[in-house]
Amino acid sequence: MRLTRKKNNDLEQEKPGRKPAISEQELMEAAVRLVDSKRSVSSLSLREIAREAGIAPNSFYRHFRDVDELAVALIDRAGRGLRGTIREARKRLASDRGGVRSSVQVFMEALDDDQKYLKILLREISIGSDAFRNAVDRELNYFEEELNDELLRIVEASGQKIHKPRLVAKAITRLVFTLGASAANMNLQQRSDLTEETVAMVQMIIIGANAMAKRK
Amino acid sequence: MRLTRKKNNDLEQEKPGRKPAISEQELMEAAVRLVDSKRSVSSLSLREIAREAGIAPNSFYRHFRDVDELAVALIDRAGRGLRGTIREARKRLASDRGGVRSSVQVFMEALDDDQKYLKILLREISIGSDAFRNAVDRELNYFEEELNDELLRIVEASGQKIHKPRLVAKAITRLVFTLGASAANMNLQQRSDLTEETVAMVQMIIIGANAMAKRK
DNA sequence: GCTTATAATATACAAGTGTATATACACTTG
DNA sequence: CAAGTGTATATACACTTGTATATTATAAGC
Repeated sequence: MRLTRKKNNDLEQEKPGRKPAISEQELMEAAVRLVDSKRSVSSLSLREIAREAGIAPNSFYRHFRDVDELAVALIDRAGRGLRGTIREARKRLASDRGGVRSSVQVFMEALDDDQKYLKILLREISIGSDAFRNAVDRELNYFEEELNDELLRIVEASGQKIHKPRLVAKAITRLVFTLGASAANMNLQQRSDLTEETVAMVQMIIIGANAMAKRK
Repeated sequence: MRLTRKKNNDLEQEKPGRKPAISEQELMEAAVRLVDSKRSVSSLSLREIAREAGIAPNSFYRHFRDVDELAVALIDRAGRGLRGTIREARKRLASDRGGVRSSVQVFMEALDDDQKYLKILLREISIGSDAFRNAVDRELNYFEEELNDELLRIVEASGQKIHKPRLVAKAITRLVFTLGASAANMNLQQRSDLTEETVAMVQMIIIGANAMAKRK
């Protein structure tokens, strides 16, 4: 198999054989289209997804070993989107005033964009195959670590102290993800209320960790 | 249908017709036996459950309309067990020292007893039918309210103040349930570590809410 | 234009599903 | 004991599922 660089500067394959009628991308999108409030990714059947994508059932195998593998790909995709969100949230967190609110808002808004991917990640945290749960865990840990870094940075810069920053990061992460998941089927007003609640909760944790550091 | 009091003092029904070969209880237990780390209640088929319970598939209908209805019954059952746990946790929370740790411990220990019911509740918070999610929500709210009452009681008794106790209760509830869910597949050591982490997080929230109350 | 590699499809099958219908069973009541 | 009634089962049907096998379609290389 030879690789050549085409005029559009994309790396394309020059190999014999019929071209794929569909990409993994499109197959994943077909699966996403089938997911709603009552159906989880792991409950989709291979044939359903193939039908939605407009291909023969067996063609599915050309792209993924089974539905679980597709589900993991979906989570990875969600993770990539999430990283952009995290980067933005970090920036805002570092800003002097209202950093927490602004960061939480970025996260909640990402639920609307990102084509359902993030919603799926949040919703299926606890179910699915081992591979699936591991994929979700990876993203959670990534989030947690980024938050931890940022907390350390802020603390150092401001000369303040903080008690067990690692735990603070974990508590905030779990809380924000859990509340985010419950926001999936909310209207605008409810979601905005939830955002305010989340902000207050995060502040409690941070202030608490601060007070505990001073205390001892 | 007439009701008579039998010699054993149990209220029994005296009605014509064959006696049920199995109770709803037993059917639920059969379903629980089939649930493990890779299989959720909602993924069980009616026939599987009937097979495990040793009855004909159609007999299932005499007890539940469908698997979803059985799942809701399971959650209600888990809720009943949970209430005992909450009562015990409240007692410990009210005790003068180490109340938080002791309460969290009660909760985590309940995960072992209670015949998987609580685990099932925790694990399937986000999935299943609407009826199922509503059932889980009921229990979460109950937990939250109990915690709120207890917080108010403690605050009043100690003369301290607390910022937005309702939010504190919600934050703690979500956090404890989320972390509890992730404890489902842990060994003893890991779970004990997690318990300590949870305790520290809950303390952060409470101390934070305290500090915020003083501040303004 | 022939070969070769790859992808997509068609057909088929065994296994499993929910449930409709009919029948057998066990129990109370008269 | 016969009638009535609630329960359990047996059989059957139409449907879906995952996937094995064989075939066809399309592209690139020589």
